[in-house]
Order: sequence, then structure tokens, then C-alpha cells
Amino acid sequence: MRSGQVTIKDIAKELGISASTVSRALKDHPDISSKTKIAVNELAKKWHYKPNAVALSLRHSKTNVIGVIIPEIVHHFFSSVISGIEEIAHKAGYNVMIFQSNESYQREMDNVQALLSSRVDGVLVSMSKETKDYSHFRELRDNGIPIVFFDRVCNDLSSDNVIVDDFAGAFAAVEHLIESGCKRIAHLSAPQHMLLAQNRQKGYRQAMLKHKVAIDESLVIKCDSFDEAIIKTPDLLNMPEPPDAIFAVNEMTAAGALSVIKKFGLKVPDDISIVGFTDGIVSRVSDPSLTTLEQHGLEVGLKAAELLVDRITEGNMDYEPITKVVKTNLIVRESTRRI
Amino acid sequence: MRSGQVTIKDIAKELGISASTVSRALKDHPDISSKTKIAVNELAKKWHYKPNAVALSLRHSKTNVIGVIIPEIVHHFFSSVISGIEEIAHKAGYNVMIFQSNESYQREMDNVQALLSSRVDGVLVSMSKETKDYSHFRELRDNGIPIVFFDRVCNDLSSDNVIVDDFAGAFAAVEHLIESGCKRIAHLSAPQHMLLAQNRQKGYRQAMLKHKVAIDESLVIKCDSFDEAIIKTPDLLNMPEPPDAIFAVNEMTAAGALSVIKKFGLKVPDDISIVGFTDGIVSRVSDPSLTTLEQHGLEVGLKAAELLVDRITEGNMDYEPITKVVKTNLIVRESTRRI
DNA sequence: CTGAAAGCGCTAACAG
DNA sequence: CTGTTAGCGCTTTCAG
Repeated sequence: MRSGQVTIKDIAKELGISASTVSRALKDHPDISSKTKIAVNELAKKWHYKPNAVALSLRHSKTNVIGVIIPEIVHHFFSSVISGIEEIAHKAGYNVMIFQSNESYQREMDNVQALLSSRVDGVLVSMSKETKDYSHFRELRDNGIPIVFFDRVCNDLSSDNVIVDDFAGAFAAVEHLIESGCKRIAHLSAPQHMLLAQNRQKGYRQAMLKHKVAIDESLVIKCDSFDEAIIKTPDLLNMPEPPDAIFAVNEMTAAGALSVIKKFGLKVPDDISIVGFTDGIVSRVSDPSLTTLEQHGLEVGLKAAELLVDRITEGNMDYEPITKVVKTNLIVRESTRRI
Repeated sequence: MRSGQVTIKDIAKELGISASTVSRALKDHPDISSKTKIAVNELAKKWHYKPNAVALSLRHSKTNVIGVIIPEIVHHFFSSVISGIEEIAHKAGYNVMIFQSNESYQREMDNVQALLSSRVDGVLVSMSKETKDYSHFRELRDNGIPIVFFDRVCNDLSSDNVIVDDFAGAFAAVEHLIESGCKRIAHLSAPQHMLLAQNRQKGYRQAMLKHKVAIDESLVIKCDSFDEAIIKTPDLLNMPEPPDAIFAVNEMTAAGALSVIKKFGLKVPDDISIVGFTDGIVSRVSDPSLTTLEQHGLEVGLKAAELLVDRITEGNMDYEPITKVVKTNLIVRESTRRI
């Protein structure tokens, strides 16, 4: 028994021919006699020969690996994105290497280093919340590795992006709240250095403006997780003039707010309406189910991976960056009043 | 500007020394003069030298990559597992390659082929529901690649496993139902070729037996997804003697049953109690929240990855397979009656 | 039609 | 203290 896996050399030796002949026979090169081809292919099958991807990578300076950096895997939207990425990658013959930043800038940089070392052919990134400096991403590009950002993108860096239509989504959500009779609409938002958060807030403001509803700035607060919502929602409810609606920047924040509101004995949507962002399972099964914006994580993953594969195939780093927008759509459920 | 990334040769040429000296200087080899070391390290930093992991892999016949095959990524339990795996891998200096089988046997075999080609150092697998033949896994092992199965393991193949304590969990769940006064307990189960499903069903039967509660076999049905629960739960409810409790093999099935029960105008837990398996977000936020078994996906991932890393480090394929069991614990919420 | 040789980037034995 | 050489597995000229 040989140690390790079968190599082209093993086959060559067994058949008394050269390695190069085996190599050619395996790729059906026209120069090779069909007799040797058959012999080689038979033995290769018999011995379960598998081309060594590592050797191929070194030879061709191409690994056929795509790297993905994601804030956290345990998250319906992100896992959907990964699923989409894996799907496209598989079809295009790429393998997918996963890294999570855990929302840490330091970890994200480590991940980029690993990606550089691994010589991946391209990278997909959704940035950590902490990230404000982008030089590590620039280094990837300087080394000829194309990057496509998704969801958590940055405007400073001119790069390919795949984002959901945060502005339009937020606008639609808030407009829906206004049209269903809400007047004091709070916005639980995320840190404004994230484009996504900016756009969702812009959508909120624009909708309020359009419908001439005054914005009470004390109703626009930073609050972007389930736990934070548990802490901060009570303050909103205890205000002299509490809000009659909440537009939350993401699903778990909406769920957190909902749970507090129920504990306060208030009725949703009669006393307070709620809209979230991201159509996860939580929104569907919570009670009342949450009106929310479907974010199509799978599609984001598919689009981003497609774009990246194209960039890799082009092989030219002087491209004009584009931004693809995946439409969101408002799913009206039970947490908002009927119009 | 050089094309591609900086190599050891580039540095050697620039400094007028040999590649091996550079190599040694970079790894702080005692033979090298501190003068050259400094010069080399400075230039390496200045030029952002990154060791080429591909070349290292070829050289050492070790990729420092762990492969993971998972039925589907978009699933709270599995994404938790991946998160745990990534965590350990990162600490131990391994990168993680992700493949999803989409519950397809064919796809799973493709994934194994890709893993073999990639020469990964080890593999973590949770099998697809379709898989009944294990020769592709055997091939991995025959090639010296250690495998650790988790959650969806098989008993035919003597291999390392990390599983949750399905039997004890199911037993505890059903005992809880019985003690809270339920008499006709239905079990929504998964295909029995999966060890996990077998053990959960055994736990159910054992608890019934212990408490001398008769098992009505028409209440034990194959039903293991949200959609299937939507279809099959009505049949249960329409029986002349409908069940007063449901023990579902997983979370989404429980959620599906719950939603049907609510539509039927029945009260949970007063009319029917429900227990699920897997503590996902769904169980927490559904209304009523679901009594369930915490499955500790993260811990499964951590344990499985740790075990795999150990196996890789040992470098000896003649080990005695072990099975690690991660305890489950019953989280009593609102979908079951107080005892 | 087939083989020998060089090289992808790096390391380690061997030789100074 | 440093350089030369060979080789990890594979492909691809260049020769024959």
C-alpha cells in the first residue's frame, strides 16, 4: 500500500511510462494514443486517483478557493448568504473557505492575513461593526485579489458591492406605518458608520418628511440587538408621550422590542405597531408575527458570488466597480394595523 | 511592481542572498546572523511578505484545512456548530472549508471528492438524510484523512462521533409531559435509519414504558419538518381521540405543529402540550414559547473540532474510535403545563 | 506519439 | 553562518 494518496508518478511507474504522458492521457490530450489513454484511465479509476489540488494551485497560481468573511455565522440572514455563495461556488468549481470576524476588527484583519496566505482567488466580505479602517481590504486588492462586499459595505472604498435596497425598504416600512395611522414613530437604528444603517435611517426620515410627520429626535436611538432592545425599549415606553410605532433596524431588535411591549401589557399592533428588517424565522413565528422587510439573503449570496466569479474570470483588476441592489419587499403581518 | 505576491525569492534577490537563508531568517533559525535576520525581516514587513500556504502545503503534505460537510447551513443548530468549529480551527491554525450536501447523497459524494482533491487534513461530517451507503467516507479514511461525525452519525461505520444525548433528552421531555398530566402523547419522528431519530424515539418509548402509559402506534408518525407538520398535524387533531401532547423530533416541526394547533383554535398547553428538540431562536420567541431540549450546537462544534484536531495531530490512523456525548437539557417554557 | 527538464514557492539535508 | 540541491505533484515547453 502506498502512503498518502495516489499520484501521477505512481501510475506512470506502474505502467512503465512517464509522468507527463500520464498527465496528458488524463486530460485527453490528442497526442496520446488511445491505447495508453485507456490504460492510464483504467488504472487511475482502479486506484482512485484524485488530482492533487494543492499541486495544481501552485502550478497555476490559482487555488479555486473563495474566501468569505462574515460577522457571525449564527444568523439567519448571514447563513442564507453563505448558502447562496456555496451554491454558486460549487457550480463554478470553487471551494469556499469561511471565516467569522465576530464583529471584531482585529479578528477581521487576521482573517484577511489568512486569506492572503491561502492565496484565495477572491474574497467576499461583510464587514464587522467595528471596522472603520479599510487598509487590510486594500491590501487584498493590491495583491490582485478581487473583493465583493455584501450587506455591510463601505462607501469610502470604491469596490464591488451587493446590497439590499435599504433606503427603499425603510421608506416603504415607515410609509406603511404612517398610512396605517401611526404618528409617533420611533426608529431603533445601528451605528451610522455603516452604510446600511445610514440608508435605513434616511429611508425613515424621507418617509416622515414626505408625509409631513414630525420627527422627534428622542425617538431615534441607537439600538441594534435583541439584548439592547430589552434594555432600551422600556425608556421609550415610559416617555410622557410614548411612540405608537417602532421601526427597528433588524429583526432581533424588533423581537426584543416586541417582548418588552408585551411585558408592559400593551397590545401590538393596537397600542404600538412594529416593523423589523430581515425576514427570518423569528418574524414568522413570533406572536404576533412581525411585519418586516424580506431581505433575500440567499439572493444576496448568489449575486455576490456570481459577481466575484466573474471578476476572477476576467482576471483584470482595472474594472469599474459596480453595486448590485437586491430589492427588499415589505411583508405585512400581524404587528402592524391594517390600512 | 512585481506581479502576484512577494516570494522568498524576491527578498533573496533584493538582498543578494539565497532563498534558503531568507527562509531560515524568517523562522528565526539559530544559524543565521542577527544582521541578516533583521535585514530580511524588515524587507519582508516592508513588502508585506506572506508565506505561500499553497507551497507550504505541497512541501509538508499538510494543508491546515479542515473540511466540513453539513446538510444545510441555514439552520440554527448547524450554523452554531459551524461557528464552534470555526472557533477551534482558528485557534489551532486551521482554515475551514464548507460544503453543504442539501440532504443529497449525490452531492455529499461530490463534496467528499472535492475534499479528497483538496487534501484537507481532516473532515467533519453531519450526514444527509438520504445517505445509507458509507463507502465515500471509508475512502477518506483509507487515504489517511480522519473524520469526526457529529449529530447525524451512523453506527455501521466505526468512527469518532460527537452526538447530543438524544435518548436522555427525549426521555426527559416525554417524562415531563407525562408528569404534567398528559396521557396521549404523539411523537413526530424522523427517518429511522438516522441514529439520532432512533435514539429520540427510544427515549420516547422508554419514558412511556417506565410510566406505564400506553403507546398508540398511530400517534407515532414520520414528520420532521415545518412543512410536513403543517400537512400532518391536522390528521392528528381530527382523530376521534386526538393527542393531548406532541413530542417533536426537532424545533421546526414543533413550530409547525404549534401553528396548526393555534389555527384549530386549541389552546397550548391547556388542550395540547408541545415539546421540541433544539433550542433555536424560534422556540424562544414563538407564542407560547416552546418547551424544548437545548442541544448546544456550539458545544458540539467545539468538541467535534477539538477531537478532529487531536486526531490530525496524532497522525496515526489506528486509533480506537470514541463517541463524545453532549448533554442536552430540558428548558421548560410555556408550551407545557406546570407540574 | 512520448520523454526529459524546468518551474510554481518553500524547506531541509548536505556541504562548505 | 550561508549556499546548493532536491523534491513535494503537476503541467508544459522543447526535443526526439
